[in-house]
Amino acid sequence: MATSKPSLPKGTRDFGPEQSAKRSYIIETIKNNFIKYGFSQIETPAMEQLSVLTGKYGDEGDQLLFKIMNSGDYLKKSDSTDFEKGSAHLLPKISEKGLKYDLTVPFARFVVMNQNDITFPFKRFQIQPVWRADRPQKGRYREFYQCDADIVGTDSLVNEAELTQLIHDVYNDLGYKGFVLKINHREILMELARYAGLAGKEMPFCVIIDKLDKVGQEKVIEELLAIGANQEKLADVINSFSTEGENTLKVEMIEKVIGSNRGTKELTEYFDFLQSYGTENLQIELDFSLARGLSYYTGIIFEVKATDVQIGSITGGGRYDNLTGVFGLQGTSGVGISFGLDRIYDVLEEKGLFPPSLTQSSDVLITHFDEECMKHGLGLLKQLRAAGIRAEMFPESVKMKKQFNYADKKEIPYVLVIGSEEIKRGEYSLKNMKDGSQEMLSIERIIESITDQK
RNA sequence: GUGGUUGUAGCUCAGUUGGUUAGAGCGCCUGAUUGUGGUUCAGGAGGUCGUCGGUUCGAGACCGAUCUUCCACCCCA
Repeated sequence: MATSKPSLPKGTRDFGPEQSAKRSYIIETIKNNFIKYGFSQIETPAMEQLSVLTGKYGDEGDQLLFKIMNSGDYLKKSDSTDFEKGSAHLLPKISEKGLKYDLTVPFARFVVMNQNDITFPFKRFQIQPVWRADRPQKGRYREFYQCDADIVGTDSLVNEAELTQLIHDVYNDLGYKGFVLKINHREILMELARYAGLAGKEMPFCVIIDKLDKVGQEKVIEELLAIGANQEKLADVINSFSTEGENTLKVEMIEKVIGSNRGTKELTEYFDFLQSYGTENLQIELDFSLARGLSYYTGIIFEVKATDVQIGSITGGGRYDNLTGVFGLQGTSGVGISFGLDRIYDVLEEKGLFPPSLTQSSDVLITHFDEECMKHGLGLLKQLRAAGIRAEMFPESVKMKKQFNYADKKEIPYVLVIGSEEIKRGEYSLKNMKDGSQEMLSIERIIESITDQK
């Protein structure tokens, strides 16, 4: 077989020991909080039936799905006429599976398939990779991890309040403060669209509105007029976006424009729950222009944006009233959030917020001069590990310099040296790699010494 | 998916209008130091110039395709 330069598929990455340790740190932080709030972990396959995935994320989303070709002779279900009719006709004949695009839709499938075993309300969390055939950029990968927590089987807005608190706990634990948590209600967007004379065009309205902070007011107004918005009414809508002040006041303001509705009622109730938490330090910004893309959201929606790093949204979520409906289970409402592990990593890295020395290394390295000393070392390894000390031995009797160099590179704080003299005395040289000091100690004293320093 | 951008040693990068044998710093290896790393000194290894094709007497440089990187759309974690 001809040799070739190895390479990775576009938008995928390897993670070395240091990166993996940092990723684990974020995952553990999020996971601990999920557990603290009463969520239970589940996992679903990397691949789903294409029929489960397609049509759930809009036309754009379908385009971004990674399809898996059928196994074996993948052309056997198709003929040349399928090929001539184009890719849309050919696709279902050669591909029946796809890589999952997010964790919410597979979760909805899970709920429907396991509805008889699940006790509602069901609180689950899930930390797994997802795949999107997007053009990669900074903070945008084709394979990335989502950390989701959802509650299904309850309409209570207490859940929204809980998730809000959870978001703050996670970022507090990670030591990141440069974020803003924005919220809105899908129903308010719908009402605003109708008010502006865009009944039936609510979704295009959302897409345009969502770009407000990016392209500016004038461009948004221009685009909305182009799809048929009423100029005067639109001015009221745009003005409502720039309302300043307390979130509860903003709700009152918007009610003056579009009247009381499900959105304003729910937001009022939600803010009331937050108040009852007794914590006043939550930074939440009600932003009527926040739209969020995923088409299945119907109630309150969340988005966490990094303000001091150019990376966009690092956490998103919201309520979906009827997600399981498409799989035949009606009337099951859910609300959830999704933390973007890879983007959070990029933020913590850029802001220098990772704790020092996350990489796991041994506490002590055993070095030796020859085969006999090495064998002797195996017994010591066992004793060290039994005492809870992370210990490893250099596996070859090479020059001391090389063995010490290894300890230095791996930042192992202690080196234990075994020579014939040491074996005779039953004491070993223990060198502290940080200050360079060294003394002869029995294995018991060595264990004490290292344990004290840990 | 549309438009642009990037690729030279393990890493960060030089490389003149196309012209002999493609360089530097850091890292790596060896020795000074045959029982000791991180400092110092001396020496050494390492490159199909992303890949394939084309133009040319001659290509790292020019042209085309392709892969990859980053960016703007689109969309999103």
